[in-house]
Amino acid sequence: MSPRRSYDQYCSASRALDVVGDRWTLLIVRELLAGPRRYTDLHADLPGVSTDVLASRLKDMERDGVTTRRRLPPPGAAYVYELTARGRQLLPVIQALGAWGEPELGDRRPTDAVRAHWFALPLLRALEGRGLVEVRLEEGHFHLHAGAEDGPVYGDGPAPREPDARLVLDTGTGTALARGELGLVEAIRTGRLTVTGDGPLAKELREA
Amino acid sequence: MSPRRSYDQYCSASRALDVVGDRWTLLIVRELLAGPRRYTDLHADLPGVSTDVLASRLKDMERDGVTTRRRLPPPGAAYVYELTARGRQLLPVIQALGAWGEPELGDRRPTDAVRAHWFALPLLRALEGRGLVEVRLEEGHFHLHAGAEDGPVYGDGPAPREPDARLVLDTGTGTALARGELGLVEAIRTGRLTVTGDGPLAKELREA
DNA sequence: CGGCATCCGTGACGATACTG
DNA sequence: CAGTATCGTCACGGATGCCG
Repeated sequence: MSPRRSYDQYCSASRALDVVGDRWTLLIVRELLAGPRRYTDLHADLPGVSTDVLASRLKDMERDGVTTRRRLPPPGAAYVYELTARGRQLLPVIQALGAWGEPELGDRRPTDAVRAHWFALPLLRALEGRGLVEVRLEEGHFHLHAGAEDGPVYGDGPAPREPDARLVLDTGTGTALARGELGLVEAIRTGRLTVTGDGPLAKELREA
Repeated sequence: MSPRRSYDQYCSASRALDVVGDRWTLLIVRELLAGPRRYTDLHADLPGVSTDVLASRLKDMERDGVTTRRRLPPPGAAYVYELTARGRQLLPVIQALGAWGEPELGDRRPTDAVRAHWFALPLLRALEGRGLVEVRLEEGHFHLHAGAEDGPVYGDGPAPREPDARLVLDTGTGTALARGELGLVEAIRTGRLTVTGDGPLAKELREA
């Protein structure tokens, strides 16, 4: 276990970077915002990270109170990594980075990996934490716990209970939203994004 | 010039990290939020950064549109580095990191460097962008352009014009504010932070 | 097969010295 | 003052092996 490298500056931003400033760390946090993940899943959704770096980061993050390691109950016993409450508080950092990075996104390069739940971040920002929403894309579907105080912030697959609204959109629309070229209300109004459900949130979105 | 290393993920947060995720980059941004700086000043206020890494980062940041390099008019001709508008938009990223890092700050370690203008970040957050404020600490004084759309976000030395309020506090109070143990209104109410000036902002702060 | 640990080549980093 | 040059070290990325 390497003693943590520090910038040695009495400044809270540099202290944050001491903990989450290493390569891959914040992307691991982004993955774990989708809920508990096994080592192999993390490795599969983070192309390019080497096995030893991933293992080392997960150890460091556990030591620093950002993640915990837990054994799943049998059947299917395995270790999963998940964010602590402190780790989930990194969401605003990821969101600020994501907002700033929108103009850098541009067109998808052939070398770029894509995962369906990466579209959760821009949608989460657009929804500003107003309930449980299920989202369907060609790449797969996921759900958003917008405004959840505990537990995962979003997750793969269908919502764990009846969602407050369901969104259906195609990849082009998801990309335009991610790039900030299209707003949520504009996407709904032009029919590129369909809202179903009869809860108050679904109605509010359709009327917006 | 090295071709930029990328995570190659179609996600705006990872694109942001492609640009500002390298070691030292965001701390250079934090320094430049205080206004134009010469190479030597940056090197002096970032203890531990090596000269070649600093030079390399400044080149990369200029290439990526985060900073510009400008020659000061004589006398005192020298090159200064400053943030572009795009670079200044990184303030929310620094603020989110700073907010998250507050619990990590703890007591000052003997190896920690301190600079007066690093106290600008927590104060800027507390003031929420409500005018031009001059701050005096034992370590030195600086000013905040809270809510400035163009130009530096804060700066060393006195305010360039008559400020909307002046704050005087000691190091312990500044540290408590930076650690999040003390709120701005609480600091004012307990007399640990003195507000002078007769503008509306100064009055509002005294009455809060 | 999932979850690492080990090894190795390459590149990034940090310290010092040196130059226009 | 503003970097470039050099060099040792460490972090990273890729591959492979081990062990439950």
